Amino acid sequence: MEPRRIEEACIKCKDRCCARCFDDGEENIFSSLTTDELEMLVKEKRHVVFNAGETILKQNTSASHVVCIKRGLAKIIAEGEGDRKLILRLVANHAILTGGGIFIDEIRHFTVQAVTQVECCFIDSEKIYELVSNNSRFAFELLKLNNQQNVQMLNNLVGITQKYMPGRVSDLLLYLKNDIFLCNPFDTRLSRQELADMTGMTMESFIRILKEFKSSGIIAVDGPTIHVLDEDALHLISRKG
Amino acid sequence: MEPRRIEEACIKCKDRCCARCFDDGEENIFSSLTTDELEMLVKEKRHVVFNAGETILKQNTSASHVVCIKRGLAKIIAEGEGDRKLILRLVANHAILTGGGIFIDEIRHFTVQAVTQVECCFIDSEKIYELVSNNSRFAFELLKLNNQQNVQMLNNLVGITQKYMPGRVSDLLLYLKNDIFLCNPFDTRLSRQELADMTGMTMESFIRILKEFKSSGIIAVDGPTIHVLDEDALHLISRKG
DNA sequence: ATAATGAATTGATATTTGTCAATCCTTTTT
DNA sequence: AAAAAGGATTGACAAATATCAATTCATTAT
Repeated sequence: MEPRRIEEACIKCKDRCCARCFDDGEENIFSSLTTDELEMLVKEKRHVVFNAGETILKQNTSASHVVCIKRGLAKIIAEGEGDRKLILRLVANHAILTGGGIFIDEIRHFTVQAVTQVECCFIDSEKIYELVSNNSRFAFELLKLNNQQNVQMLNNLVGITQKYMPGRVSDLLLYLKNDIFLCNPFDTRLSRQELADMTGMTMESFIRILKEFKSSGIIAVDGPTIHVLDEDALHLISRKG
Repeated sequence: MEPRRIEEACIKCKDRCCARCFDDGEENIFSSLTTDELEMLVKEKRHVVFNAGETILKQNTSASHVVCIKRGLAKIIAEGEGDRKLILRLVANHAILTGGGIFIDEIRHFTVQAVTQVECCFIDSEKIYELVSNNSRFAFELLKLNNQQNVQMLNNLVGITQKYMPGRVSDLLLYLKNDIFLCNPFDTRLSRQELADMTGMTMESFIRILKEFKSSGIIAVDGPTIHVLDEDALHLISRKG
């Protein structure tokens, strides 16, 4: 396999180098690219900054780009009929927003919105197709990524379908702590409504469950900051339903 | 591109020829394979027949094979805690059961069970990896397949989360009519319990909705056979809620 | 500092959905 | 034909969840 450190290829942005974004120790699907391929991506991509609240990708628009999150937090929203919405998951550093129609109908099937300021790169889908054609390792990585999302969504589906509200809130808290923020008192930066939208319940119901957890000593809450005090209890509640 | 009719490669089964299964006019991901590659698959695969009710793949077992449905109807089940289960979708002729952990943890994330007698082929995952490595068109097709499943599951998730029971039953009926059986009075071959499990509701609730639809003249029901009389009404109910 | 805005919380109530038990069919077995 | 078995249906009721309105709280604007 070819070497793939390409600091020198980075012409567009000096400080926060794209090559480093694609290649900063974190394993991601771009690890499978050759120097030339990475260079091609770096040259072609567009680097964009979104402020909190801005829409990065909009459901039902045409999906001509793959977006790579470099810094910040964003939420993936499935918009339903009326103003109903479901937040599917959060994405942070190094997330790659593919899936959702890229390879089939070229239509976005979800909206992506910045929670904090988000720095990201837009890559033309054509480039991705090209890489899939030329680099089987990349294709493999992409398949892996797709599969992961698939499995996550499946678990989500099962959870939301089969669990009562306390179980769903437990799952959400565990997800936030262990998959997204990776630290214990964590600042969600999300409103109660948004948190509720991740569990498929109303804000009021969500708040009530949170209150119960609080008075049971399972968590401590201070505004958008949540401190998990008894993770085992959450696991237990998650399992029970 | 190479020609890909390979009747002569078919040594294992004379009558229902595997090559024909992979290459009988229906477009599927194997259309992208070369003659040699198809031959390789045909040689290596195992051909198995399951009777109605038998488990084809079991959730949480190791996922070392991709299964290709040749004939019959099967259901994909996500098993939750306790004896809760959700039927994700049905699969019929020419369906390819990939996804669900093949490329990531090598674990099945769902169970597949035969509804009618099912004739299918087991293909070693290694062979699939090999094809992905060597044939970018195949990789592309596989990505497409994965994406489709992803989008379908997303729609499912949104529907089950955001719609009331009548909307979900409408969606199910439309799915059965237009995506699975492709004819109008259709015989589901599924019990009420199984139909309910596709909508994430209890059997009793499902029956009640079905009864309402029947008395509204939207459908006619005779045991497992359902006749959609007013598809527009179903679409309307699906949208409303 | 005060008013105004919007989110968070709480309470009362309505709606949706599930549970449990009884009964009705239909099919199979005897 | 009678009995038994199991799925389908119905009804009464309970539990889960949503809705609506009121109130509190924190933050921004005046």
